[in-house]
Amino acid sequence: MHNFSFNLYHKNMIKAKFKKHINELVNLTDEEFEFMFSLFKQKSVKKFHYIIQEDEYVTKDYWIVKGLLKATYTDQNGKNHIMQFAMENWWISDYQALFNQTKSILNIDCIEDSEVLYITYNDRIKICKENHKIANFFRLKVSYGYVALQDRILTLLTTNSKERYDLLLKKYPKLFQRVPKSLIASFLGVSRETLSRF
Amino acid sequence: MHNFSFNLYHKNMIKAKFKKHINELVNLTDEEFEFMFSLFKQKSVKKFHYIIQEDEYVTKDYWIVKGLLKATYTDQNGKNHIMQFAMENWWISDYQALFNQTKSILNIDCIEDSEVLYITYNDRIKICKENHKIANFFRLKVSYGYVALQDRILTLLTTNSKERYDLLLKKYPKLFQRVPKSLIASFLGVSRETLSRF
DNA sequence: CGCGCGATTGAGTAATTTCAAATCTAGTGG
DNA sequence: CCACTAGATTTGAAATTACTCAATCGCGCG
Repeated sequence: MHNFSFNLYHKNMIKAKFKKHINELVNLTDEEFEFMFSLFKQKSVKKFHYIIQEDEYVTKDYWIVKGLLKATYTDQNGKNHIMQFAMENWWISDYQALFNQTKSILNIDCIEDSEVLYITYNDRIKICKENHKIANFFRLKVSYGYVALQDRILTLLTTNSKERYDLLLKKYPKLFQRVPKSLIASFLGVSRETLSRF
Repeated sequence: MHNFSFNLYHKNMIKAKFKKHINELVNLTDEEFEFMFSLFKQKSVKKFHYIIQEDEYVTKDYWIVKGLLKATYTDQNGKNHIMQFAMENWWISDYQALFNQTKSILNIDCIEDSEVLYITYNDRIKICKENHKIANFFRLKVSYGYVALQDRILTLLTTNSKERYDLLLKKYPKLFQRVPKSLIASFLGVSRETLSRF
């Protein structure tokens, strides 16, 4: 009983946090939000565990309540490259696989013990059809994602690795406290030895 | 009169081409297509002329009937980097600026004399609201754009410039006949001298 | 013919990688 | 509390890759 009420309390915290996140972009009524939230499920994922694995179909989009995850791509030589980090309030999935209903080329796993909410792609399509504001929310999210990727390409084209390091440090200082340097290197496209000389 | 009928003929060619393009992703009825097409305007743009300039608001999304354009970013040192090439059947704009209603950080100009169709962002929003299939068309386009950007990031992270050169040559052999090598270099993030040694 | 532009070549330099070894650090068991 | 270990980080030195600057080449066009 005690445990139950703790869980309920915890769940309400998450719900409030998620509501705040949604309302930053669109204004849902309480009913609309309840409907949206009802399609999300909650999951705890331990450090080192995967939520998406290469070569499997991707059916879910994840929102991070707490924790830190990474999406990585493994090249022909077996070397890992980080496509994305994701922490609190960020969304993560293999959108290439999710949008096209193909198999994932990425692995997504936890750098820290994490808690996530997730929605299936079918449910996401369903609520977008039913509610114009929610559709708008996801449309904006994809747009921002697009812009972030464009920005990263321009950074890769215009800067050397030291400059990229400084830019990232400036933009996400907290990340450097939470992730090993070797992962930062693999996000920036530099060897860890080079990065350690900065 | 002769001229008029030529233009009409030409316009119908374009319309048919555009219809084919749309129908590759969604099936619109004739009426729906007519409605969509009616919101597009046609424009001829000469080589070296700009359709989008840095620091100006972006209001239109362009579809290329014929020709070849490039979207470039100018860095602090005045060096140009190519964000995107776009040829027949491709869409181009500064989506960062368009989606966020901010000023453009890119310049988009013609590498060849070109013909484009364009729609204003407001009209695009309008038809997406009114027609679910058209909204779906643009949703898919953004998704594909997102995936293309992710793919480019992974290429930049995983390959050296020679490998990038070979990949691009394999993927878009025609581009190499239409574009000076120096622009290929600036797309790949390599100096033109290095590229010329491949 | 000669101009102009893009492409190539050469040589020196700078940035980055690679491989190997050394150092640091946090967690574990005695 | 200390020693030990595994993993992460740093450092060193050689090799590679790519850049820069300068000179040359090649070609189309007036």
